[in-house]
Amino acid sequence: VVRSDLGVVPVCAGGCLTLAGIAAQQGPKRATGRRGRPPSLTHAQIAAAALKVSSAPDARGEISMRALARELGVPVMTIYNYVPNKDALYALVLNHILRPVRVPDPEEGSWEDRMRQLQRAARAALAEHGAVTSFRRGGTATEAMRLTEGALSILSSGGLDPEEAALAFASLFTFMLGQIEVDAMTSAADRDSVVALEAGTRTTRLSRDELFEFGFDVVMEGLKVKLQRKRTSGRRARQRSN
Amino acid sequence: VVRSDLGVVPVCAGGCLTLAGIAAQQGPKRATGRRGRPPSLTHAQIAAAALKVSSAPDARGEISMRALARELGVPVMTIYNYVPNKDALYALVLNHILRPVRVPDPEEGSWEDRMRQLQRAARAALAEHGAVTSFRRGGTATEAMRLTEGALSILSSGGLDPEEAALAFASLFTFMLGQIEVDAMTSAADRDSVVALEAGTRTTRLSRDELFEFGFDVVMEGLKVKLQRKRTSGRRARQRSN
DNA sequence: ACCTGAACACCGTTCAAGT
DNA sequence: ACCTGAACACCGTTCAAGT
Repeated sequence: VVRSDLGVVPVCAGGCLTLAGIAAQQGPKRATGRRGRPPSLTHAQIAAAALKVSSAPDARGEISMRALARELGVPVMTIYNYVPNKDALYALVLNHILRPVRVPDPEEGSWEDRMRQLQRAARAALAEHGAVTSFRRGGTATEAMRLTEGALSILSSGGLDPEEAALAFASLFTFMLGQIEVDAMTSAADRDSVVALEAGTRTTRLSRDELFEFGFDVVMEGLKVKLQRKRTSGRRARQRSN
Repeated sequence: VVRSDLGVVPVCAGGCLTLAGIAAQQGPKRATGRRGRPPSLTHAQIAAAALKVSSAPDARGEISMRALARELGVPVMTIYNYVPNKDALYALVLNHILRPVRVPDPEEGSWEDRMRQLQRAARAALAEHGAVTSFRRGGTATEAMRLTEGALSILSSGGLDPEEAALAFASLFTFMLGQIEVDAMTSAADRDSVVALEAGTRTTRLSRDELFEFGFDVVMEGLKVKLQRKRTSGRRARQRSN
């Protein structure tokens, strides 16, 4: 496992936290308490029900506490025993979606390949649940942090210094965010194609997946060019100062 | 003015429309009617009030009909004389924001420069009003369509064929969408920096603006590489078939 | 400890009635 | 033609009371 001691503090989904200071903290947190009535719901149950609610035809990817309670067959206020408010509910859902996404190990290919695998897996996990809007509201989900750290360690293993890694991560992250938005927009409209071409007689369509693969290549190739340029200009500056 | 006869049908903010089939249709549409009580509100007034409401500390960039009515000093139902529902309100606001954004003329620089100007202006206009969430709900705003057409004509004037232009547009659009999301996330949190680096002793910060400029370069350079590669592989394929 | 009914302060939108 | 009050079916969350 690559150690990530970049010390980079990325803002990934709204919070500003040092990566070091993040504890696991998942599941009902009174697991050690052992006293009182045992919980009747699991986080997994809640997340599954929430995803079902959010994908209802007229929900627009949103989750209402009351609809969630209905789905769970439980009074509304019961949910507040598991989650302090709606933002935390969105974070719970986001964590549930992202938990199965694996960060590839170093022996699984070049750093470019591993980065592509990671991004592809993360996007697939999010896109599977269509129009979930959990990102702006989800706050700083711990699973998102885990993937961020994974991405940074991949970039680090590719020989990027902390500043380069931060630039690269930010660009990849921004593109990913846009892709997720595109996914949500097109899945909300029940279409698969992002762009349709009508050149002369034939019509070509670009699907969301094709856009993702192409776009990932674009960002990756662009990064190589920009970082290469940054390095040579840095070297030149150093030569001048000698 | 460059004519855009690409025939490309981009999906820009949720709708799937042929660009040709879009009429201007703005302002109160009964401008020719002349009978009955004259309207007491203008679209500009409504948009301005909506933006004020959306930037209230606890609004999270959202607009409520009732808060908007309060701001306008008018009963709630009056708004429905100007807008059929909330989605249309968001579209009205989005149009208001995007209307001042100019598509650069061909003599204003290389196509790369003009594309950067266009993207920069669009992002600035959107970022100015911080956390407006109008994109997923705004549907197909006509001003967004105008800018899309402008972007396509710039790409076309750069010598890109329709398929290339569609790929390029989709990549640029996706990145822009992500950037807007980043802007909204960071402005909601009242921070300016997207990434903070703590390498050894000194801390470097990457602002949203810096991320935008860097990211635009990345996508642009990556596009050049990818399109170049596509062309040579296409030529090779043609040579093989001869 | 975990559960939950009632209540409060909100929503968007329909519908019928006003001028 | 434009305006609007009342009503309907929703929200998230607090608070006090249950076991």
